Amino acid sequence: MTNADLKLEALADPTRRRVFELVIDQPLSVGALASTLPVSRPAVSQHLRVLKEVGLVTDRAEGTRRIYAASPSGLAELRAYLDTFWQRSLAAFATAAEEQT
Amino acid sequence: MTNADLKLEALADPTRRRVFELVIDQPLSVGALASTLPVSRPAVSQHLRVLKEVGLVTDRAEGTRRIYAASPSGLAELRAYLDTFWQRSLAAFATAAEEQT
DNA sequence: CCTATCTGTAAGTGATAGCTTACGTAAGCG
DNA sequence: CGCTTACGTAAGCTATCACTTACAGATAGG
Repeated sequence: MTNADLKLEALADPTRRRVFELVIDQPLSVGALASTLPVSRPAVSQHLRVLKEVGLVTDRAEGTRRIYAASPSGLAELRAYLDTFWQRSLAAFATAAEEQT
Repeated sequence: MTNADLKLEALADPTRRRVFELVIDQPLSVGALASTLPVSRPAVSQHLRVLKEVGLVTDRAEGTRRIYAASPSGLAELRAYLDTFWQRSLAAFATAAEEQT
């Protein structure tokens, strides 16, 4: 149960995934995110908390508002995690091909 | 809402992810999977149905039992999906670097 | 200061999802 | 043919989770 597991589970929710996609392209405030989404502002705030806990986003204060941005390193961990699946899949496939002959 | 979304959501559940990991290394029957996991056999069967629906596993009949195997192509789709996130993340980072100067 | 803006948190609610037990079905074996 | 093995499905229960409204805290501005 690595930390990448939590990242994957965090991106499972559709609206939370949309939040993440939005902050990928450009850092945004909570209110700006909420105005684009079909949910209330507290809901967005809760999603951002989850994304921050698993290390997919970072936040900085800017006056009264908080700017959230995607974390490339966090996303890299998830990518690496899925790559282990991919490599194992290829290894099993190669083994099966040998036994076939 | 592509099909890769469903793959990601399918792997969000811990036990379903364990099922998938098991069939990655080697094709297994439902009973063999259930004996290794802390859940009942019907539970495993339901997980396999979801994994099959989203295209992460394939199944073949072998006598009375069904053998499930991971689908490399299905996993490739999920990888490609995450790569779009990754590339967008890099693009945004490059843009921010330019504006910085 | 006083107010307005922006945000996080608490509490409560409705729906979804994973699990179990019970049942029905198809394929091998004596 | 019974009988066993292996599996899928239906029904029901429980817990989790995403959402809402209401409230509290912090910062800028007149």
